[in-house]
Amino acid sequence: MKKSRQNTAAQILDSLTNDIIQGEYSPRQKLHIKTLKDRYNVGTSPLREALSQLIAKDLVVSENQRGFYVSGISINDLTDIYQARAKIEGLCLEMAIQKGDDYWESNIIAASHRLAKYTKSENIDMDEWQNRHFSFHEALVSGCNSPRLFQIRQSLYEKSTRYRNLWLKENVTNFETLQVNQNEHVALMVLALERDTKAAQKLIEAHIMTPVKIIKKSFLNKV
Amino acid sequence: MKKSRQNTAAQILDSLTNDIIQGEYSPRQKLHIKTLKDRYNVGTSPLREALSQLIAKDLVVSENQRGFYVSGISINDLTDIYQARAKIEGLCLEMAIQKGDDYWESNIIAASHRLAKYTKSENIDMDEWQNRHFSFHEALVSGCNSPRLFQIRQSLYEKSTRYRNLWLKENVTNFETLQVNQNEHVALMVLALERDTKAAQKLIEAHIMTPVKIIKKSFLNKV
DNA sequence: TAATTTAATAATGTCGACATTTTAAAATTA
DNA sequence: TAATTTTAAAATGTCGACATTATTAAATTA
Repeated sequence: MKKSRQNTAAQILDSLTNDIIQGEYSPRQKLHIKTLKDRYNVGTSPLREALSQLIAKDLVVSENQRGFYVSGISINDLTDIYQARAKIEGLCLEMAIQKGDDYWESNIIAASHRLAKYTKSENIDMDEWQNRHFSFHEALVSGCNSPRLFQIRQSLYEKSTRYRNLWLKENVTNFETLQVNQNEHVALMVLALERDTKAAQKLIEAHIMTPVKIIKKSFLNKV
Repeated sequence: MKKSRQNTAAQILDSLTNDIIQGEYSPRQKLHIKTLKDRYNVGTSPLREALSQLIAKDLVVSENQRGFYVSGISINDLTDIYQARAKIEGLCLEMAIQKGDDYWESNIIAASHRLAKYTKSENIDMDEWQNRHFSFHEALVSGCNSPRLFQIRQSLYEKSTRYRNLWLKENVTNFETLQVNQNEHVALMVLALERDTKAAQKLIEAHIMTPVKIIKKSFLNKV
């Protein structure tokens, strides 16, 4: 068996991160050391090191002598995360528009085409759609050229993805939503290519906040 | 001896974070497990858990089987961090101006007064000055009401503080710089109280970028 | 019975030991 | 001597064990 170049802690970190974001664990769920050791086939040390990193990433919380828990969720936190993400995405887009060259433009056009084609297709696999959707937005902000902002963007994206998987799965799947969404994508592309920074920023912020409106409406209906 | 409410890993994390930010360790310096165990009087597990969190915070890097190192520094990274920080601070300030009430206003005035008085005083202790400086900027953005943006702000502030301690210590101490700085502080207060969001944002971004200009100039002179 | 105390069970956090790998030094070869 | 190989030393990452603390269940008391 070829030895992995990653150590056990790094591997387990990947698995745990994914499982939390995918919603395998419930918010506030207790993460028993013993159970996790069995599930991932690892010892105490690497497991606790991975959990330590998840604490720094705010996906896990811990209390002394009371162990580890998956981070809780709330409407306020959802709103805050999406709001922050919208603003950061706006910043990245602003910088990208300023610095974008011909390749940046063509990548946007290409990604937009792939997304548009798939959105119009018959049987939509949501995972594939998410891939193309993700790629399109990445194309928009690529060339923003700020590693730190990109890292922040990524970190907020992870957290919002967790909320999506926990709360929005059924809500964003319906055809109508997808269509409104798609109109915005085309508009975003046009504004980016026209280098209309202000308008593009405004739209991307609204675009990102869309799921928040949906989920809040859905919560109100339940009460 | 009363037992601390924090576990060993959390304590050691505080110490290590501080020591790295304060510049006790050099960039790219090897962090030997054995040495750290002796220095902080702890065992392997909590130490490695603390280091794991520092990895997630980008203050430490690690390579499998080659241990831990303090993160490196570069002009590009310095610029990126300060740039990102400037933008984030601008966002926080924008939100604070939108939501700020009478207490927010009065806190700014109070913090501004304390900073102005101390800046004009005879023997300036830089630590005390940093405290008052920090408080003033915090007063400006307090009430921004976004925990996530604040957290990002804090994280970037930490990293920029490390650069300041490593590179800028002597540069920002001189009287002239402090004076220019102080004019901007007054201007920031006025713009905030006038609720001139755009102008305040523009100024805070320039204000935060000041040290970058200084350090870049100083580097050019050396070559 | 309800509330409190005590006992038993389970889980956490820390330590030292050990196998594996890297690094440094010594020995060999060309 | 310079380059390569071999040997020795040091350091890392992982494991299981153990003391301490929290949690649950049983027993006691009012």
